[in-house]
Amino acid sequence: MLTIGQLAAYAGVTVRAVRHYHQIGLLPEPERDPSGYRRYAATAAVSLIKIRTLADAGVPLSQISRMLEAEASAFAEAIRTIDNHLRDEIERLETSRRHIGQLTAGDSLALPPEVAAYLDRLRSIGASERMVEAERDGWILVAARWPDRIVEWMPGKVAQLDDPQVVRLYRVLSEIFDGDVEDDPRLAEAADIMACLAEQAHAAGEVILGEEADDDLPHDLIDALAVESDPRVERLRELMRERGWSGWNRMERLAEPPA
Amino acid sequence: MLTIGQLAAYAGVTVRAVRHYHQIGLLPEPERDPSGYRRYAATAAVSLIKIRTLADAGVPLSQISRMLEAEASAFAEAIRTIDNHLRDEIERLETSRRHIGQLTAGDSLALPPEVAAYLDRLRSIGASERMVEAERDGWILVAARWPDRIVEWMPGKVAQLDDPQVVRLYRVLSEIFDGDVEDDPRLAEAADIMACLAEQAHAAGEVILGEEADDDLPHDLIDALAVESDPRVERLRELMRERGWSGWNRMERLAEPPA
DNA sequence: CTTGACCTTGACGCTGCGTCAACCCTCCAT
DNA sequence: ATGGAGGGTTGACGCAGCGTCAAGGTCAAG
Repeated sequence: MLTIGQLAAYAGVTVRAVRHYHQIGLLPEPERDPSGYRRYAATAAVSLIKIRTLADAGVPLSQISRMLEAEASAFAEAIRTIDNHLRDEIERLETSRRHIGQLTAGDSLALPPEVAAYLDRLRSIGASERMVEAERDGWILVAARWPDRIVEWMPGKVAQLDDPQVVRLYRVLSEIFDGDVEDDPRLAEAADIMACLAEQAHAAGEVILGEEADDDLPHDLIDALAVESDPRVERLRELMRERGWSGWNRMERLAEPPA
Repeated sequence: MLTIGQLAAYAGVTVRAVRHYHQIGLLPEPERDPSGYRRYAATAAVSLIKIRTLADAGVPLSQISRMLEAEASAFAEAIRTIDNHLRDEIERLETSRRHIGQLTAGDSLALPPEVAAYLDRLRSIGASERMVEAERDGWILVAARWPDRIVEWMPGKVAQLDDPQVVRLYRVLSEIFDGDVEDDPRLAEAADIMACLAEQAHAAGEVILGEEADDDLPHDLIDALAVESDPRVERLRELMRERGWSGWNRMERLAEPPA
């Protein structure tokens, strides 16, 4: 006959845990000896260890009690579910490990090389330093949130720069934002190009839009970053609305052209 | 400028979590707009994602705030510590996975093959079915608690059965417990053999005793199991005490022989 | 003007115990 | 027999990290 302390030691748990399991009805209360002490048979150790094995696997105690009352087939099924959870959890921790590694790699200075290459490419087609910095800030945000998927996206972005229209757009925007003229006439040209690009994208990729709501977040994020208090940005949005498009990075056709 | 909901969505956390981080001072409160809404700059998303990355790695929030205030070197050091924790945690989950697998393999019927072989060996040297069952129950307990280490112990147990004295002991004990005589004279013979074995073990393995307190638990466990209300067991303990030994499975020499 | 989707603060709930407090039992050495 | 160490007993509060009402105020769209 075991005391609660011995039982706990054998099972490798604390006395408090055993009492807790009694309280919630997970482990049946044993007989008491004349002085009121709980007295356990050795089989209680097996039950207790079974409980701990499941609890260590991350199974909530409430579910453990249901499992112990279940039949063998249901129990085996539950075990399989738990095993899958464990597998997922291990995978989660492994990606988490990779992510914290990137965290130390220089706060936010060290962007993935793919992004750095993209920024270099931007510079080489004539984008201003200011423009490149703005892009970099945006990609830092994106890289922070989707460190794994960003690699998938860069090839597309780099490919876009083969389009002469896109190159022209970046140059015009660079000129606009490098000066300090608020109502630059080139804003209209930029808006024209953007509308044209939006038109093309709209015609080609209607299907692509239907992917996932998740995929829209990056664009919204860049949107929000861009609108950081510059009247020229506001003016550009206005010009786009005139041309029948709302949004900034991810355009949407407006219902009908404003009067 | 982002609302709290947008920020939360971008960072992949809940609104409640963001407010919680404000409450505990982990994330600085932003300016409010005229209506009292919190308004975030895009950089807040980076801070928030950094926090989540660490929190997902299992770092307590209180420690995260200290980390964010720390210098680069201390930060990098902390990251390394976290990485180690993650590695350990992954390993823990992997062993946990193995253990729950064993749980489903037939409750407690499927002992490790090494133990099954040992029990067969016991049977073949003439131990009674009842004796073998008692041993099996004991090893079920041990296997539940130390599923990995039990494999290390079995070879020693099997080797013991090569000792003719041990074989004799098992046979005598089998005879004693197979009948229902309470004061079997063969109890004395059993006690003699056990005392002799204890003497040998004491002489040979004094050093081994100094291993770890942890290693004593299995023996204590078997002890506790054995003393499950049989007067013959009590009698045997008494006879052993007379011969200067206490305990059952793991013997200790008493200070001086009782009068 | 309403409706629905946001935002605000405040407060309680949840898990799985750790950690007092205040007291009782048992055993061992003196 | 006596005292102290080292068990045991119940009861209660504390902790992290939010989830989840409650009871409102705000904003954009129809």
